[in-house]
Amino acid sequence: MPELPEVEIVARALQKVVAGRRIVSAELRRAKLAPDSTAAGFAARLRECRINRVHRRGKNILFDLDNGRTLLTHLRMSGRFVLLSAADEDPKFAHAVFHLDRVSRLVFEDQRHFGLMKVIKTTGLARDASIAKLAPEPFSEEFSADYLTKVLSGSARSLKEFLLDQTKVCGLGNIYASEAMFHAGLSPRRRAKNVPRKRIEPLFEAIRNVLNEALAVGESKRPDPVIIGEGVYGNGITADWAVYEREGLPCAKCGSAIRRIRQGARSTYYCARCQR
DNA sequence: ACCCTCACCTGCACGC
DNA sequence: TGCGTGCAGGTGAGGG
Repeated sequence: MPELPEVEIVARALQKVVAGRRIVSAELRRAKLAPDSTAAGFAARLRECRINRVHRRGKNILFDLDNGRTLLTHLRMSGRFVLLSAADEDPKFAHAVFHLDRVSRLVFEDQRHFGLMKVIKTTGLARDASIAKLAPEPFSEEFSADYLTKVLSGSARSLKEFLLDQTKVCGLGNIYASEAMFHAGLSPRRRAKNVPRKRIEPLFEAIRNVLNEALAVGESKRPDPVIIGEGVYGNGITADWAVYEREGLPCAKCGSAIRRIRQGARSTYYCARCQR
């Protein structure tokens, strides 16, 4: 379920709690979680190593290990990491288990089975298919109004679908795409290439603002995020959205009813009066 | 190169 | 109570 802010919060929590610790052994319990590995290969490449650092690229969470490899993970819709003590039972959908030093284990659970993992060489990380094609990070210098102008101009898709394309803009998902368009006053139905030049700067600002605000909310809710037995969460940033899941409710700016439409088989929420 | 639809799963809220 | 339907914060594969 997570978008960039949620993934960032999880990566920060994991960095705090598992960076520096050893993976004694790893179990791949659902083969399709890591389709490029066998269970034996997964275990072999992750046993007896130290986690140097946990970080994020797009919506991927990366565990850099001291054996020259990186564990690349994606939570997709329902993936979560949970840190458990020896006495805790595994959750129902425990698809990978990392036994750490100091008697605890990090469990990847995923009700919907969409999550993905793979183990790659750290030196090849930037060239890995799932990383290489991602758009620049939204808070990097490379991501700018000029960059947005360039990529918008090449796309005939709706602005909403464009914003969900991680190769154009990375980090937005279904919630923050709707929210950003609302704050920019842009209609989700407008073609990306038809966003007027003057309105690109406000869109750029809105993208950064919605992500920043969600990050701030996430951080404030989880100041000391990880307690053994209580878990490391993947979701739970619930803010007061301006439009998301507000179909039929009044727009905060003009009072007219928020609409829900389907775009690319997903819901988009918007104010038809404020967003043109 | 782009664009569209479908597929991958379980579970929950809803209406009959 | 059960059963069908639609929906859920993501993305890749495979078609045109």
